[in-house]
Amino acid sequence: MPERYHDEIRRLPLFSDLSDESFISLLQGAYVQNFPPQITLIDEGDTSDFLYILVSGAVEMFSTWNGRETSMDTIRPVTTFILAATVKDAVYLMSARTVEKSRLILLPSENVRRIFETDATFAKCIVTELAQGYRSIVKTSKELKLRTSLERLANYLLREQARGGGGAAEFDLPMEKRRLASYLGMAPENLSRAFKALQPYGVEVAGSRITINDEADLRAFAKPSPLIDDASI
Amino acid sequence: MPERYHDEIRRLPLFSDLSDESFISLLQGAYVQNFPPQITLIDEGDTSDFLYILVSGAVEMFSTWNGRETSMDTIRPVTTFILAATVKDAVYLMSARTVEKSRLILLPSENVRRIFETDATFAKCIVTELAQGYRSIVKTSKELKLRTSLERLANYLLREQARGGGGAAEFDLPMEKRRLASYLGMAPENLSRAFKALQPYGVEVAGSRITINDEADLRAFAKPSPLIDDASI
DNA sequence: CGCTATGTTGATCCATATCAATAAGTGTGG
DNA sequence: CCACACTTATTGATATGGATCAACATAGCG
Repeated sequence: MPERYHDEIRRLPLFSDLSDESFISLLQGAYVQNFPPQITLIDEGDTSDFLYILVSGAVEMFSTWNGRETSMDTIRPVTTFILAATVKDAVYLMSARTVEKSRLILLPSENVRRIFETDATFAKCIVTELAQGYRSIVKTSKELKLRTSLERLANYLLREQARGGGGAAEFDLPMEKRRLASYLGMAPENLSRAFKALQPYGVEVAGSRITINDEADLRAFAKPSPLIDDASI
Repeated sequence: MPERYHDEIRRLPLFSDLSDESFISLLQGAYVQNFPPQITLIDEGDTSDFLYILVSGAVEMFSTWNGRETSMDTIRPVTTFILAATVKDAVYLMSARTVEKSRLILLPSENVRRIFETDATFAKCIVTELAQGYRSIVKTSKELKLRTSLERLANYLLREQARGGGGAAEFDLPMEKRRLASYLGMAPENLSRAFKALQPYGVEVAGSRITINDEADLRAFAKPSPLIDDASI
């Protein structure tokens, strides 16, 4: 694996506290690979052979059952994914595909489990990462069960405005609307109508460009809660 | 804390590999407490002061937003809960209440974090526990998004038959129907109707007593998948 | 420039929630 | 141990959120 990636991986919270020795050992047999869009990286049910690190591009986590499919999450650089399956040496519960041209690092799961066994620091970092992931999906579950699809969209827009839009009134949706619909648990047609239904609250849509004219008004409708919408807790 | 509980706690996967020294240290300031039914143990949003271990009884994890409430999980002995909040020293994302007379052990979160920092074995056990919890809620999320309420009920019955019923055709629901409805993400009235809708597949209901007359038939409808329904992976 | 996938809009259908009334449990105190 | 009160469960009627189907518009992309 090219040296130029070392620093980037090193900077991830999961690896930052690792000893040099463990870090080198972890990278044995790792490799970097580029993928075009729409390539399936992981099929749910397969055994966990690699821990993935997304270096550039975007990856969608999704699941299927009985001919239906739902988008579970969209991964942005630089992030690891499917850590839980790796440390448990269990099958993947979600599938993954690239949504755009992406560069990924593949760490042999075997390495991760070996270093995890021998390096206490690494174990602690994994705990932090897993706890974060756990709490993140708890919030998603709460949102799914407690909010209507319109409320989910309104809160999503507020979160995305803060996260990707830097708080500005205008920002771009970071994914296709059909995938956003699936992520929010609704049909694509419904998302179109939901956007219209938010017009009275000052939401304007032009393609993927969103304008929130009156954030206070939208917040009054969305009623965001830190215990669902705050990514940092 | 009475010595008689030591063995029971020790037997939990989370603590079984702990050194005696760490274990003693962990129990400093811990105490055992009995609670009547319907007592709120945890309010979501509060800071994590204790790691809870349920010794007997049952505890419901639930969440609220905007005047609505949903049941997230029901904890059965002997299990710890809210581990993620404890290790992250973060606020609780879910509330907890007893559903029946329950006995709990309260371990100061401070202890858990201290031992976690110093005892590599404990860190590894926490990883396993968190990874398990993470995968468990991923399955729940998949089920919520991919299945209708009738399908969720059918699969729930099959899981419960295997788990609590030991595979027998007859078994008792382990909770009130209103709570089951909330857990499955439906209104109580809908659960009643859903039970009726499963009659053609051989499901009989008498109070909390469930009889599955033709498991193959019910399975053909429910289409259980290990990637959603198998608790052991 | 035209093909194909995505997005929008309208019409309709279906699943599920809500409202209302009754029935059945469950627990409590006399 | 029974009677009352209160909660939970069921059933029916209705409303509604959201899905589906179909037609069309639009936008990417080769």
